[in-house]
Amino acid sequence: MSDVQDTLFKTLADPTRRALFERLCREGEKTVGALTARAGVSQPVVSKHLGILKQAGLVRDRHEGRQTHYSAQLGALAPLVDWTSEMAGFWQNRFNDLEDLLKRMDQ
Amino acid sequence: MSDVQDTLFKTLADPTRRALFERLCREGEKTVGALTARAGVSQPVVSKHLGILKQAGLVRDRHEGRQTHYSAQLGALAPLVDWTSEMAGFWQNRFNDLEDLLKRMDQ
DNA sequence: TAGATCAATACCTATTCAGCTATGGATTAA
DNA sequence: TTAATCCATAGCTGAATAGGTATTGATCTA
Repeated sequence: MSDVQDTLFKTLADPTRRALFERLCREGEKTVGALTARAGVSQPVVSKHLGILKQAGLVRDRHEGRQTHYSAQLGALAPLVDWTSEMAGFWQNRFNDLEDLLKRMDQ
Repeated sequence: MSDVQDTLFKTLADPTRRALFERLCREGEKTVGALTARAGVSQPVVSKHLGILKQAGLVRDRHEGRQTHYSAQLGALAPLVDWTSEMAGFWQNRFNDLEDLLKRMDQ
């Protein structure tokens, strides 16, 4: 139900948007122009995706004259890591429960 | 560019579908009927989502008489964990590079 | 065998959204 | 000041898809 994870998954589900985020992670801060150059889509599309990434907390922007620099905010991925850990945890618990059951049955 | 991650993100981006997967992680194997009872959507919709989850490798099905049992396949989350680790790795490397730079500047 | 139940498929509809072009606002350069 | 550049916004269109109902196939039960 957590809206945070919903936003993260939805935001990262788009390949173009995920590619932009990946580039910012790999190469660090970039201007919209630099990102557009290799994005394969038009500048307005890049701006729109960056806006969505920003709303999700995955990037931050810094204005410098007429250009805007974007950079990745890796901390925003935490809820995603938490979610996968939680799922793995449930799995593990059920496995432990099964082990306990088998142990009791063994006695 | 990896198509695997694309499939995973897209599959888990839908709240209804993610909720189904979460329930299978929490509560273990369930029939379609049991899942439908609390899914908030119709049975055909549940079946469709389960089909998509299956195609993504996130669940497996087991037929028993006229009912189908679904269970979570947690291993399928691995590429997602890998991806986040990779992003965190790039971040870390850039941080190290910065440290190195500052160190060199300091001399 | 006839009826009932379970799950999947077919088909349709409405909504969402990624992409485009055109444009505006703001800054820099000539 | 005028022209050019950078980015964001507005408006539009087409494609993808989540949801519904109707139906079929398969299995169990009376």
